[in-house]
Amino acid sequence: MIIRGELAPGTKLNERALCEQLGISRTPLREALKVLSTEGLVELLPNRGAVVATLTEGMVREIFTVMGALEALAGELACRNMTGAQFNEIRALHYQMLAHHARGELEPYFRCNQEIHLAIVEASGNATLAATYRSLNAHVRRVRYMANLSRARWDQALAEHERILEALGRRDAARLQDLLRNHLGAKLTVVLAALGALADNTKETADAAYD
Amino acid sequence: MIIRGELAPGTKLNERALCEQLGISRTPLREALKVLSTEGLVELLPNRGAVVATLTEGMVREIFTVMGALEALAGELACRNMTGAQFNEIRALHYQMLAHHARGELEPYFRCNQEIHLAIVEASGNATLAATYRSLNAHVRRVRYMANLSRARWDQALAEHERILEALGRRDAARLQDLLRNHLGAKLTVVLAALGALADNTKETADAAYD
DNA sequence: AAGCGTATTTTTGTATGCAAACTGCTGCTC
DNA sequence: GAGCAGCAGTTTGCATACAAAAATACGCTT
Repeated sequence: MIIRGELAPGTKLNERALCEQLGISRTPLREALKVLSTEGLVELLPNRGAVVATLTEGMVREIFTVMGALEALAGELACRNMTGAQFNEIRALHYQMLAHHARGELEPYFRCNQEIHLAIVEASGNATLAATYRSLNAHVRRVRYMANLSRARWDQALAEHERILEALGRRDAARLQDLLRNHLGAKLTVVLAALGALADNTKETADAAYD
Repeated sequence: MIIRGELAPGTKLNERALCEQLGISRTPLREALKVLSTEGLVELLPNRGAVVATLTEGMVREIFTVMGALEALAGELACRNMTGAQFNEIRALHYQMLAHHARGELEPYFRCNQEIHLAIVEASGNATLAATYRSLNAHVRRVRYMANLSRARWDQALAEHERILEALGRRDAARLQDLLRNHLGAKLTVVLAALGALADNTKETADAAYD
């Protein structure tokens, strides 16, 4: 619910209310909240309950910086360890993504895009790396999805993916690292813009509440 | 208890027994186990309880690979963002470590060593990076401590730290990354040796049990 | 005697209940 | 009129109790 944006950042989570909504009792809910807090999706204030973690611009920058290093490493390892089947699957996902782009289907495109990045990370053959990447990704997925990118940026992102796939196919680790880093950097710009717009929006609604 | 080695890998964790030992009830214990499982220190088998996660050689290699990338990134960022006070603290820790080495105090040396690496990572100014590093470190800390290094390796490790401190002082990011990577690689070798010895030991005791 | 099915026991998963802590409100004091 | 103390209501934290699942032990069959 947090990732899907149904729970706005900063929302205070009432245990009893959530229990009713989910149809479970407080014990498993509390266990889940503890887990979410270690994953950074909620903040647990002692004796004061849980709130949905807020994503500041600084934190998004931090997370992308770490994810950049992890993707670069994954790219390098994937060039060494990737099986033919894994590469084929990545290529298949790529073409599927192209189809979604051609049809202008934004949400399926995002999902495909995510799967490609995850597939590259998994192709590294390093499960720890994949798990770490996935955990960080969970933090920013919610802003990623709301990134309403322009047509120009969308086309550019696809061009980047084209080059990424090519470097991956040639097992060109150095180039792949470069491409992945630049791609993620561009993504950061888009996400930060979306985050800024979101902040303005909530500010507006907050302002409106005072009218 | 897991990190301190009091609970051997593979040990099945009986909830009721642990509750008595810790003087708490099952609810908070279970919440803790859930958290530990997301951190990878215990494995949670549905309807079959928790076991202390085992550390195979492959997993240690994986973790060190990721930690290497994170330390390299941290070094680069630290060169850019580190404050004078932070560098002074790292230098102070370094000299303290030298003292422990001179006196042959192994355990305080390890602690100091850990603190230096953590301090470098924190000096990056990236809290996400620090948290991620810390989480991975928790996995291997237990084998790190049991690494009974030789005098020769110990001396060499100190020489490496000397060069790391120097590069950090000169804010030489490229060199620092190299040094950190090599340092961690050497550490991996030592840790794997310790892990192998441990595996042999447990195998021995297991064999002995059959006599 | 070995293997399988069933019954018992143990263990996990969830729900509920109670005590401590916090929130916010009323009323009192200055 | 402002500010603080105390109290009611709510919410969290923990302990316990019960139900479902797994492990174990036993007896039965072959």
